Amino acid sequence: MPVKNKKKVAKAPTKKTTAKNVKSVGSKTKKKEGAEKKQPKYPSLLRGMKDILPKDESYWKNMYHTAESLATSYGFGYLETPIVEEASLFIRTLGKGTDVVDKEMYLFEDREGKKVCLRPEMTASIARAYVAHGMHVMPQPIKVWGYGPLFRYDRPQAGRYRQFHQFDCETIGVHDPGADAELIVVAYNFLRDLGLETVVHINSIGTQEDRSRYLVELVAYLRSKRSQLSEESKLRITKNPLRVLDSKEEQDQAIIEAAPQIIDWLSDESRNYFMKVLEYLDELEIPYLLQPRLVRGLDYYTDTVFELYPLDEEVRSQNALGGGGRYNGLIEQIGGQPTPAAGFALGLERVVLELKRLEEKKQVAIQEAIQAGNPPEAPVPTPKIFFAHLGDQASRRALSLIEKLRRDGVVVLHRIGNNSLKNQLEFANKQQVTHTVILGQKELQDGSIIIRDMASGIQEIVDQKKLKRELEKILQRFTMTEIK
RNA sequence: GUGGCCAUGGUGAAAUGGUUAUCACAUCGGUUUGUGGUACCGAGAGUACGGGUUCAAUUCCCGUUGGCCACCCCA
Repeated sequence: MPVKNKKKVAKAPTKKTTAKNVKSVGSKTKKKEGAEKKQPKYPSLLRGMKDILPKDESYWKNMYHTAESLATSYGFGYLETPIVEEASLFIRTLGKGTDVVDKEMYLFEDREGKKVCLRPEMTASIARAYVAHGMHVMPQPIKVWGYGPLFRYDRPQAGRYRQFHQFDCETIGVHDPGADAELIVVAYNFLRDLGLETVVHINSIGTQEDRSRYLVELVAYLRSKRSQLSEESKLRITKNPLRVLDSKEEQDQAIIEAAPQIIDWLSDESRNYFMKVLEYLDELEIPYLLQPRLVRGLDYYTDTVFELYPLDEEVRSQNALGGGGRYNGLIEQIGGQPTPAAGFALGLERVVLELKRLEEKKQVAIQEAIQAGNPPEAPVPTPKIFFAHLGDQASRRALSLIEKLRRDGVVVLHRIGNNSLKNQLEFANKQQVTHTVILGQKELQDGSIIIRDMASGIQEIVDQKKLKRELEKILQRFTMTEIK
């Protein structure tokens, strides 16, 4: 109420001024004294940030549950690291030249002047935890999973936010193709369980030594073709030659095709290792695509690298649902024993995007089917019970009945406040309730209660004591038909 | 970091350099007493922010903020 009044008061004077004076004095002065500075209607969201609303609840819950049960069933333990870390952790591990470090970190000083940052990824934190807690003395490998928000101060775009979430798995302490394959399987199964068909793009970038030998060769090759390359690619020859292979420029394609491939420069060991990873994937029937030009943007990768893409989508760099690889040097780099490790991370916002795209496609298909005259069977509605109550006494009694039902695992909705029956039924209807329980004065007196089937409008009067059993029957009947 | 497009009630749209900014959906209330979906009536709610041009700006220009998209890079 007071809010309304304030607004009216604020509006009134402006009206008067417009009516009386002919705005000749100059509206600027009028504006300044009249309206007391307009503020934005509400504080806006920080750029690249996003609220996750109840309408998307099921996506996020499903993802978490899928991640949890999958990780658990593969023997990964939950590890949660802090969101704020010492900045140097990431600067050292991700590499100074990388964009993530150079321009995308949420970097600030804490109250004591310590340089800290919001984690831009999980792997380094998990590696830090591995070293800090002396996990190398535990039976190897250590398999852990993480889940939560990451921060990158990047320009927002489709499927890209400044705060985003990842599901992450790491296997630390074993150098074996089986570990790489298992990680890929978990990532793949996560997406499959959520209903997404994907392909794994995979490559091996060998050891640091393999790569430096290859780079010499690649740069020499690119230099020889320099004049034919796009401007962007010319720059990258010195900045990040591997990235030239990723160029989307038309004119670069032929040159890229003919460029030396890293696969040919791998040491025997790395090559054999990679072959074994692929053999595992064949055995497990994971669809994969050899991508000789796949390189990843973080410095710490060695040997296996992979990314997961939706099967039916045109491949673009930003619609990778996730990726990962082996990082044999990372643990040592942050001060641990030399320890082999591998992991992956999946971008959950991108997964949601993809799921929504799929959902939309399904809706279109349904619409088309209806147009064509063969509408699909209406889905069985999920049972949902609403409890309507009238009058103070009945409301009090209703509350305790509802409480009891909830304790017994029977979920019922109701509307808080003193509402008319009409009002409550309307509300129930909007919530797509299948049955409504009604308790008023009359029922209160004779110990009965009404159960209304919302679809048919048929009402049944039952004994209050039998309410729970009746409701359970309803819930069961529905689940039965669903199974059928 | 670079570039393009954009900003009107909660949502989706419309309109105009000049009295009261239109519509739909949604929300809330009503069409008497204890029965929803339909219908009818009504209410609340808006030109993102700041500046400039102009007699007059929601409309034109600039800046800020934010959104969408691409590049870069990544999830």
